[in-house]
Amino acid sequence: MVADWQPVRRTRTFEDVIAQIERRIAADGLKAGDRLPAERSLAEQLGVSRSSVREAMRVLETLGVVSSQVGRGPDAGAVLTSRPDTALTDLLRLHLGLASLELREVIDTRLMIERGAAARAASAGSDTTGLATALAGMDAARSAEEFVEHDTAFHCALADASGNRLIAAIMRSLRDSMRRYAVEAVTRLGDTSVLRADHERILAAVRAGDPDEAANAVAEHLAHAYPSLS
Amino acid sequence: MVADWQPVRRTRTFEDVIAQIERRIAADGLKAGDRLPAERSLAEQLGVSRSSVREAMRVLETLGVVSSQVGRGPDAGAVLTSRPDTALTDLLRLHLGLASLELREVIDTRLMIERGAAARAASAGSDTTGLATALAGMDAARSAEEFVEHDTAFHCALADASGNRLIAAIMRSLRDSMRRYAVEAVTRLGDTSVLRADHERILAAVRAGDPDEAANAVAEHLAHAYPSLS
DNA sequence: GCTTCGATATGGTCTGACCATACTGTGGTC
DNA sequence: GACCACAGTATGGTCAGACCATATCGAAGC
Repeated sequence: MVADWQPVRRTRTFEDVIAQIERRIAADGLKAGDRLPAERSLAEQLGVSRSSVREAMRVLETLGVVSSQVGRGPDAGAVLTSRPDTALTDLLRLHLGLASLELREVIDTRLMIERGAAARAASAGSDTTGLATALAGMDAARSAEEFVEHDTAFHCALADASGNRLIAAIMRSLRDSMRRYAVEAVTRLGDTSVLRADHERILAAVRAGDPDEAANAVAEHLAHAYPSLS
Repeated sequence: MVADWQPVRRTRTFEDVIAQIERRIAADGLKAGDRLPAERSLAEQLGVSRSSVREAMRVLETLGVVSSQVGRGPDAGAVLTSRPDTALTDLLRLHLGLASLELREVIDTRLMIERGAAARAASAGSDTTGLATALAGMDAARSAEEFVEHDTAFHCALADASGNRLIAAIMRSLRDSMRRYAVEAVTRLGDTSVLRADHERILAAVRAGDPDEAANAVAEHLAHAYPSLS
């Protein structure tokens, strides 16, 4: 007989609380904006201490699912939200700091995501005013930081234009977590005219509804911006 | 005069604790496997309560950066880890449940990631034994669940073969969070011979070192597996 | 040398208290 | 009636202190 014993899965109280909240969200069809019971009330209903409820809340907050507001009123308490991008940003930032991810990997991932996003945006014929606005911002920028700010806006707008919210969230997170390196890259490059031409080309391809050209334009743009990684 | 007032940034104690731990990780060059001080000790050193330290730990644990072990000894306490994939999985699962993301978006994202991963794997000439093993597992599968299990292994092995850990983590999370739907899709499809041929084609392309063919094979495979989403 | 069992350090949980915050409702004032 | 000042109150945020379960360590005993 004998057989491979499975280790006893110790489930901690707060994990149980999370699971119940999660089940409740699914069962009641709760949506972003809806309120969860107050911590004290939830603790009493679940028969656990408030500490455990609070730890569960911290986890859900970290995952970008709830947001806690102090005070009283309709907006106070734990409110369901939908911020996958902030959660992703924290995740990437920490793992970059821990060196469990390298910048090369992040940029490479971004390339894959953004090629697809550009292609989708082009074939969907999305609105391009956000892209144009960001482009103008880059022209007016007077420092590398400012330039990167609008550059980020450009690429996020491109992701938004893909119509895929997960893509958009991932793009925001990737950009946020590599902001510091982007400023370095722009500073090292000095002349931003090449990047400007790239952006123009991407915008034109999206406007023209040409997915392949859009994807290629993005790929070449990233190769220009981070030449050391090719 | 006046200008745009910034809202007062209420920083909660546990957020401060996180920031300090994060800074300490970077400053001391801590790596996965290293231990953090015990909760009580950390609370005393930082001049905060243990509850605040614990909430910080919950956040870091959620982000896949630390792992807590009870007991005593060298492995007990909070140990730095590197599990971005479990964190990503939780994130996606919750947001899918909250309907802030749709399945279509997840699959579309997966397509973009996996095309790139396949291309990288092909041009890197990576080891393909994992892919072959998973393929054999699919052939031996006697249920849709079992099939999907090995199918997941195949696609995760492909992502691993790309050599990009972020890609691999994202692929694992995407697959895990859509496991349920994958089983449905296979069941609906009935005949898996088409999928088998697709997998063979992907494997062959990777072995041949043909990035474009690998990417195309992946794209067509996903179109076969989820025809309703094309 | 080996086993046994207490000491101990660790995270996990609970209780109860207090604070800061922000809305709610009441009462007074004009 | 409209407005304002203020006490009331529900909320999350924080703390202190206790107890439990677990896993190792170490000394005592064989």
